Amino acid sequence: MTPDATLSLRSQVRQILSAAWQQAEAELTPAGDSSLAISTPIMIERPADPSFGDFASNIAMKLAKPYRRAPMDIAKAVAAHVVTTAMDPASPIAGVDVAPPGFINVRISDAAIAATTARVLRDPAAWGSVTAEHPEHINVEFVSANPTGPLHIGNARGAFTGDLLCRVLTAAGHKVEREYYFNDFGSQVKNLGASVVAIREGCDIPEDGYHGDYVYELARDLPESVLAAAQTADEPVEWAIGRWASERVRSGIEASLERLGCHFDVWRSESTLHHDGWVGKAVERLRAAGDVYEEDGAVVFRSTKYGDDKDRVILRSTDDNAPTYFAADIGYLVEKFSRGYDRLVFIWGEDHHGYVARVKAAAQSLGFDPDHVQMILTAWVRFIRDGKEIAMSKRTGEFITLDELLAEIGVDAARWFFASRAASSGIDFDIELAKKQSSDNPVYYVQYAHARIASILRKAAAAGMVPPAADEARVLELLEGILPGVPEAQLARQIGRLPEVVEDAAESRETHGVTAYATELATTFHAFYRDARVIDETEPERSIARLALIAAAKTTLAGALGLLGISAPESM
RNA sequence: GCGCCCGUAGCUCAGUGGAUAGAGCGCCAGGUUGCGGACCUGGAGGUCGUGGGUUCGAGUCCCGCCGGGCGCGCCA
Repeated sequence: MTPDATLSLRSQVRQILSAAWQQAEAELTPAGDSSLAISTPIMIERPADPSFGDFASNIAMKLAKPYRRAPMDIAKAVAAHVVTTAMDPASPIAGVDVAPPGFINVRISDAAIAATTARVLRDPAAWGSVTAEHPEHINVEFVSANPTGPLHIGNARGAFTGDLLCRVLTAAGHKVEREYYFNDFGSQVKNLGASVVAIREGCDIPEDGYHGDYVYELARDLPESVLAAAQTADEPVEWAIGRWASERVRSGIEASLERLGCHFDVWRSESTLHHDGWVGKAVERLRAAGDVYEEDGAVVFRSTKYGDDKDRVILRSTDDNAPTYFAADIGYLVEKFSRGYDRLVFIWGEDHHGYVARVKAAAQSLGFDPDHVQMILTAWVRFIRDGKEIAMSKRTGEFITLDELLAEIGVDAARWFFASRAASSGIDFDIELAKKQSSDNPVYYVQYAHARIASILRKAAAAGMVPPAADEARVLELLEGILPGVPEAQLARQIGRLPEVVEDAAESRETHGVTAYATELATTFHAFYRDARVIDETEPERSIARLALIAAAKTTLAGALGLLGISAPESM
């Protein structure tokens, strides 16, 4: 069979192994026994030891038991069919062998490696983006901190985690929308307004008020006209001032996030959710599903029916049966799905983990697939200075803002820091240590590799040497001429991994594989740089070929950094 | 008490049931008459918290225990 050359090499190998297995299966299945129609996913991995080849599969060991055959026998049978495939000139496979206890090891041809590299040069903008097997329209909601004060460093992880996930999902072929949900009418907003009014009028800040410097700035910036209008309105003055202050804080948050490289497509306010009737609609749908009951004057959702620990109140017994926060969230679920998303993703701090079951329960009762409502929980970050944890409270005003943190350590370093750790991993962030080590941050190692290549390309161009990126046939010819060389082969193979890295990151919803890959690619390039001189006037053909190769490496480094929202400098 | 997350090198962290458990930083010893030394090469450093179990194979899955974090509202 001829694999689809637009797929990642790994996917092509998977197709070939899958076909080979189907042929081998007939030989291994006892006559008359058709019960063994086992659909085993073909697992393909990059072996840790490169001497085993480019890809390895453990399928023979997985199938040994159901087929009651020795793993080595199965491996040999599959390998025999793969060898047949490898005779096809269009096949990317150059060789296959079997190793105990039953690994099938596959080596990719230089021609296929060259073809992948040439594709990078022909269409650099597309390199790193893959076609999803099942493309989805995904809504990712993150940060969603209430606009009662500027973002502090505790919000950093959610912001970066969400942004990184969106970038990776987009690159993996999904359509992604980024959403921020905020409360703009609750008692917190009223308290913020009361604090601003108190400062403006020279009174003491009330018991439940806010005390940060930003509250004083709000009081100072509050226009007289807004204050006057609020004082003559029907409602208490702190409400109108609270809404004004809250919107001002919200737009400040948006500006901070944009400075971090975190853009949001949708800003959704909780009050409009109520005004537009989504909360009432959601309650009615739960009622229609027969999943609500009344107790002591409150309306309760029977979430235990769908696996929650206890049932949850959605309409209070007090305040004229006002909806709870949870009820608003259910309304939000209905509203979001009405926009046509296939999947809703929420980035939450792990302190919200108790909330997962009830929201999924609500989704199920509403008739949505609970597996299409996905929560990613980020572990807590402890910020440490001078060996002590920094306590943070928005209400008392004791906190370090996100803007202050970024001023200290830089956006690229901060992004790398969070991208290189699993969401579930607790982090101790020592600010002094981060500042001290910032020049040793691996992100600069990767950026340096990119800048170094840019420098070489500039130098070559000045000497009249420019790789013919658009001429794919010529590039292929050049690359195949140098790929027998070990440094060239290693760099080209490393370049070809990017699509797999994107697929893995999207599927696992984790980005630390991207930082690891970027570091490995930079290391491979630096080794190449040491072993293979690029610009050599006495060898123009080889120089052009090597320039083409490092140009592809540069595009790939930029692609990996772009996935992380990190700049790829031409010089540094 | 119940539930969820975590425990891997001195430090910060990777590790999708597979081959000899890795990376960065730190430490030690080296390297450039040449394209950017923010680079490269080598080394020391591990009872994978602990005790059982499942498996051809366990850092990975299951159970117990120890240690740390978080949650268990008609708050948001």
